[in-house]
Amino acid sequence: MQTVKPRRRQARGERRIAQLLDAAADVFATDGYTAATTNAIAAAAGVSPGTLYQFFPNKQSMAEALADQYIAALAVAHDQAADRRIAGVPLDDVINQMVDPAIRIASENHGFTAVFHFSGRLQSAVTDQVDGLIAIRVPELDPSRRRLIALVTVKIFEALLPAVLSASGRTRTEITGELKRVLRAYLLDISD
Amino acid sequence: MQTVKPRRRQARGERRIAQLLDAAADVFATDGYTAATTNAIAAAAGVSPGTLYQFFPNKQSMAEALADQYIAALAVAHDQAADRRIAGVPLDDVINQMVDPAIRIASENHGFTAVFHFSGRLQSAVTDQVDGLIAIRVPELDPSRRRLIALVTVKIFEALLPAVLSASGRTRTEITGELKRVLRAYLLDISD
Amino acid sequence: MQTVKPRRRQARGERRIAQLLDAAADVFATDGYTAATTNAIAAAAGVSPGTLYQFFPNKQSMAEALADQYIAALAVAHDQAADRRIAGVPLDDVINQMVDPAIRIASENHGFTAVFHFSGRLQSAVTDQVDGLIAIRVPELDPSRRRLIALVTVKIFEALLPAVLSASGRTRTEITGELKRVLRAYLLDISD
Amino acid sequence: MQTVKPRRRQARGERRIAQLLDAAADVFATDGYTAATTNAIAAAAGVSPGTLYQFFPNKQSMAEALADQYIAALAVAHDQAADRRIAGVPLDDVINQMVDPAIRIASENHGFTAVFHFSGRLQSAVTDQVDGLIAIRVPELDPSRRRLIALVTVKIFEALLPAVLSASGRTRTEITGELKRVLRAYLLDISD
DNA sequence: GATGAATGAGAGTTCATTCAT
DNA sequence: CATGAATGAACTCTCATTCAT
Repeated sequence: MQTVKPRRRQARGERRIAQLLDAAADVFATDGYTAATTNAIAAAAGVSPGTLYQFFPNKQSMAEALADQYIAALAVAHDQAADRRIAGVPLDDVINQMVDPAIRIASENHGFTAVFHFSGRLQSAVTDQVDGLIAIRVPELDPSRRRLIALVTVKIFEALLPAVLSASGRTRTEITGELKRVLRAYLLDISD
Repeated sequence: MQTVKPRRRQARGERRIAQLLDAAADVFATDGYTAATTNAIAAAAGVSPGTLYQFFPNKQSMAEALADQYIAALAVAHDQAADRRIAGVPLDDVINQMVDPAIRIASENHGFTAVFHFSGRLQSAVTDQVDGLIAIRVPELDPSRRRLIALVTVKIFEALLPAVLSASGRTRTEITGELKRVLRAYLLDISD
Repeated sequence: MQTVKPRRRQARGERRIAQLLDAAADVFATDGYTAATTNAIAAAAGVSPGTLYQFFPNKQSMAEALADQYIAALAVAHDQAADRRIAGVPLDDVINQMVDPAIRIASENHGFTAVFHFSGRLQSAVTDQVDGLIAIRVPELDPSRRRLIALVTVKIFEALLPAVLSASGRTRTEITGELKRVLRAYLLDISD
Repeated sequence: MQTVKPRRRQARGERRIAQLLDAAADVFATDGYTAATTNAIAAAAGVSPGTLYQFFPNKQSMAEALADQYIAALAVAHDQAADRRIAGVPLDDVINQMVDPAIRIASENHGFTAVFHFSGRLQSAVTDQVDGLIAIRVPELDPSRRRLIALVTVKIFEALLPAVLSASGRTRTEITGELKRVLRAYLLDISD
């Protein structure tokens, strides 16, 4: 009985948090992280600035919360493709299974690009995934070299993502294709 | 000869402009373009804010002036390697002749990375150079596809440049090597 | 009754607005509209610049808010004299009933003169009142000519008001008398 | 022989002064006295700010120099009409001979209106002229009352001048007519 | 929890005026 | 005389954050 109230409170709080993060993602996407203002985010969420600070201690923390959301979404996608992550799968398939969900998640979450630039956590998470995949495919690779390759791979993805997202239709397909071509060429080169 | 007198006046101004641009490059490098403030630039140059505005109408114009400097420096480097830009040269040499001077110029000019992100002019200039080189090596390529490839190449360079510059010694060599590997693999892939 | 709570929040804000407008009127009166600075107004109101901008987007909007106050005060005075605004009243009485309240309001509101110069709204409101009065007294007058006469009347008032306000005692009475003399002579001239 | 050089210098200096005052009048007319900047005036005159300050110690002094020009021009016009300034002349003629040249001079000198507001000297000079005329026509008038009437007359002129100048063709004639009507009615009233 | 008022340092920019050349 | 570089205080306006209610 007494647990009902707390639950409601938590529920309301979580709704608020979701609402604020959605607003933050929109504003980050529109103005960029730096130019985004907490007042604008609060306004976009339809609450007062004070309310925002009841849930987030500062702007940075909102970006990090979004980063966590994106990390979780990527993990889900990654796990769904887990069964094909074994050694024998063609590289093209692996790339598709990494790039396509990532692009989809970035498309569906307006703030993704903006947050990616500022969240070391998100970058690390993605890099870890890539690193793991390379480890499976090229087990003999030196771990530190592998890390470097993973980093480079992620940087390339980060660099081309905005172009992909701002395009649509045929153009988007083209640019996505180019991104995959780069990655395949690079990663094939390593395996040799 | 008669121009000496008028020039003396400009000389001070031109020294100031150089001084201000140096300061701007430093501040851009340290704080990033967005966070850089005109007051900080003026202070770094040892002049008052008003002096800055006698030569530059705003921050953006300073970035563009730096971009022009970098474009000029790149053009010089490019021209010096002109004799080897002919068709038969190995791809590795071409990449070396593009990447090494670019990294050198970026090393010598602190503001390069920061300006690169915000100056369409600088990005276009580099893209044009790359586009031209591809045209020589793979003349049968469709021009619009060639432009896309050039753009991707430049984005990759842009994405990895900060990592190169923030490293030194062996690590820098390693990362530079990785950058070249990516480009070689990608560009070889096209020629097929 | 239920509106009490929400109002309490606005109450502070509305007090601040009144306080800021009072301060603005003082500063406008002292320095003139153009020379008045928002920082000076904020300081005069005992608040920080940021607070001012929470309620007014700029200096102009403060002048307009004051203009609205003055328009309202003039309307009240005008309405109180409404019963004597009928056709048969002597011109002298009409002039007294226009000029005296206007001077009183201008005396009681330090910013009046300064705002009058810059607020088309305030000028229009006063001109409309005068226009209406002339319409009652000289109905056969062409409306566009009537408007012109009203405009001239208001400009004369505006031109002599500062002299009236900066005087006091006997001198003020004298200058006020001169203002009324001008208007009476001019408006009598028209009726002919 | 030695006087040639100084003369040349003076001549050049006076040309500069005229050039600067013309520029100042233009800028005052366009932007108003307060908003006018000395840099803008110097630029409009085609000289450097330093040169401006070689001839005028500050902005105010330029307004005063212009005021002197206008006073001189008004004096010439006044003197030309001197023969009709005697007692018997109809009031309408006197008003015409005051108003018409003043409007002509204001038309021909863009800065007139702007300077009029800020130059006590110019206002006094005009007031003196009017005062003198009234003295001739109504010699029995108490001097201090006469001064007041002259002041009021000049304020009315000042108040309606911008409307006259910003109009043209028929409209200008109309407004000018209204100005004269006001003055005639007022001044006739006094003579009674 | 929620509100919105309040802060105040600091951003970009301007300008009358001075001074070295 | 002329130049134009230099000044620096002052201006308008912003925003992350705090706090009374």
